[in-house]
Amino acid sequence: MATSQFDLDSCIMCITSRSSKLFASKFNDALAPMGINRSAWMALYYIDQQAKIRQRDLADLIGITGPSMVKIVNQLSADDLITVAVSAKDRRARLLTLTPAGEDLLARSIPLAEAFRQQVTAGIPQADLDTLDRVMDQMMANANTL
Amino acid sequence: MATSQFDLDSCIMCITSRSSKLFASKFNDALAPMGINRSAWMALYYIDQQAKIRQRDLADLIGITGPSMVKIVNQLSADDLITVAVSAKDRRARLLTLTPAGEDLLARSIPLAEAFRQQVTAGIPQADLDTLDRVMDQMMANANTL
DNA sequence: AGTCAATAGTTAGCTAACTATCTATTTTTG
DNA sequence: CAAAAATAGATAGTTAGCTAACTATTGACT
Repeated sequence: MATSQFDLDSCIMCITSRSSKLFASKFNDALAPMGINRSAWMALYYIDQQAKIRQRDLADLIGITGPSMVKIVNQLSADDLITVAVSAKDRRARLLTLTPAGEDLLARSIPLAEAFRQQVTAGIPQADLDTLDRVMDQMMANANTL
Repeated sequence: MATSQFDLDSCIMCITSRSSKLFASKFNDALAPMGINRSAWMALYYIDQQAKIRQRDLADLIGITGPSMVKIVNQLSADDLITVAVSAKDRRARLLTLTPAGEDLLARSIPLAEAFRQQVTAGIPQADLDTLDRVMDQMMANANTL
């Protein structure tokens, strides 16, 4: 029949679904030599940006739920890449900090992430990248009102 | 330390990861009244566009793997929304077609999908949406060379 | 001070995708 | 034409995320 007026191929939901799957997969591949995966790497990155970050705040930064964060924190801790300390001010909270091994791993992997970013955005004018950022922000804000 | 020069927040990998999660979730919510989820709906959409589509080609259109497609096809068939027929020309292949019930469900849900699209893109100039499409295509092409 | 609501993190179990591997069939090639 | 390679789909098991429900702790309001 093909009766519909709706164009699914150009729907933002499909575009982001495919691209995020692709980018996540390729970024994982890029990090593979470091023996770490994408979400663990993002955690290291944000803990480096803000030492003694709360587990909850880290989950918010990465954009995953609390329970999803638990597994990642446990693994990073088991691998001695981070330390986990109970906050003195709020004993519910766990404060995360990089170990020297974590700092080292992150430092060695930053060039891989930067190379990934450059390769993916190759040949695209900065103005277009800015437009993309702005439009995505607007669409996410719109979606959040639904 | 915060030593890195790399800005993860503005990395396309993170932006698409968060947005695709959000859009998929909201689109699922939008379809919930129809008793169908996002991937099943996408399958119905493409089968409507092309009757007697092969299962393999449908998976490629949706952007999922063969095994992921199997479950969706089985469920749609069990729900009598599609028929599955062995191809006469290639007995390995399964040809998918909408049943009247499938056509009906799709027709009733198209307005929901169109409303979703309009709400998410509200207030965004068409030129910016075009730029986004073009830039995403280019970045995906770039990523595929990695 | 005592109760009630909110917050941080955990656990258990679910979902929707994935990879690896299998069978059946078709196509290619020596 | 027979053997080998490729393709379509199915099955089994894995993964990374999720929600719901729980404990421990804190803050707010009588």
